Amino acid sequence: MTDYVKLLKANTLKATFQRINILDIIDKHGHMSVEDIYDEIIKIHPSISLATIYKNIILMVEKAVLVEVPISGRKPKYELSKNDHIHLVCTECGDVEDKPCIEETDKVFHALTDSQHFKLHKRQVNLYGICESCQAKIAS
Amino acid sequence: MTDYVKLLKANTLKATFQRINILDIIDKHGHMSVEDIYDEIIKIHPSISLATIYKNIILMVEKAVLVEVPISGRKPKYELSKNDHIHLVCTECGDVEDKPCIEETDKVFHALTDSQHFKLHKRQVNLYGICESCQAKIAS
DNA sequence: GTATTTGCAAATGATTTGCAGTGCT
DNA sequence: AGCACTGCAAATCATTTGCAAATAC
Repeated sequence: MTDYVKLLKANTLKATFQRINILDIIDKHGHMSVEDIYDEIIKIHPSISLATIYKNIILMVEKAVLVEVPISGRKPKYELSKNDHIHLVCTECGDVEDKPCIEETDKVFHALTDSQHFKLHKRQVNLYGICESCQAKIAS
Repeated sequence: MTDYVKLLKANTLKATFQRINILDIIDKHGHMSVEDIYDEIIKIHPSISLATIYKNIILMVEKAVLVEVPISGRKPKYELSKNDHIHLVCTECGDVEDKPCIEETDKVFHALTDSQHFKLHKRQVNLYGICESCQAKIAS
């Protein structure tokens, strides 16, 4: 388990119960919307306010502790900052799965932007399809 | 100029003045948010309602005439359906530029999903950085 | 002529804000 | 102790809905 207290302090954020739990829950589930987070955290901390979750997500995205994953036709989800990867997004259930990039991915992106006068910061790849479990449900 | 009337009718949508103009404006500008579209179209058709724009965008996305482009930290933009390409997104001004995929892009994505039991439908690549014109503004 | 679409105004839903009290360091 | 953070309630903003009148075909 990651040390969320250190992670927060390293980013000049106080290590509150609320923040630690937001991070923990996102980490356990991978990718969550604001409401998903609220629904989970309220089980542990029934008096937490939705506003607190919004405020903290905004802060933690600014500090790059979290990353926003925008998704076609849905509310954005949030994940912990981690190594480059792509997202497999299920258009049926909305679930997002991470997949590591292969070495070639990097080359391709650089090939695409180096020609351009474009200072590349961040890449975001979403591949939309139907996940195994939804395929099974549809078939049945 | 594309024939928007045909495009709409081919998708069982009536060719109204409002729809034709929404398509025309998106085509001219490339990528637009709902509000961007409204601000432009109101110049031509001052009595148009925002609700009409919302209703039509939803319909035209369903019919795949338009594509939603979700963008980190901003409202989504809409573009006309077109050949596969990637988006260069400026984190300063929010502008989106299209860039055609190179042949290798395709190979890489298939390499990434073929292993998976994942039925790939659509891909979405956003590369975030600072566009030439914003770099110039920052430098000065 | 009929079904669809529009524009309005109201309803809903999501996110943000201000502030008094609380908790981290 | 002091500043940052929380929770609440209210405010704001974005999007959706219902319906009567207008329009496309």
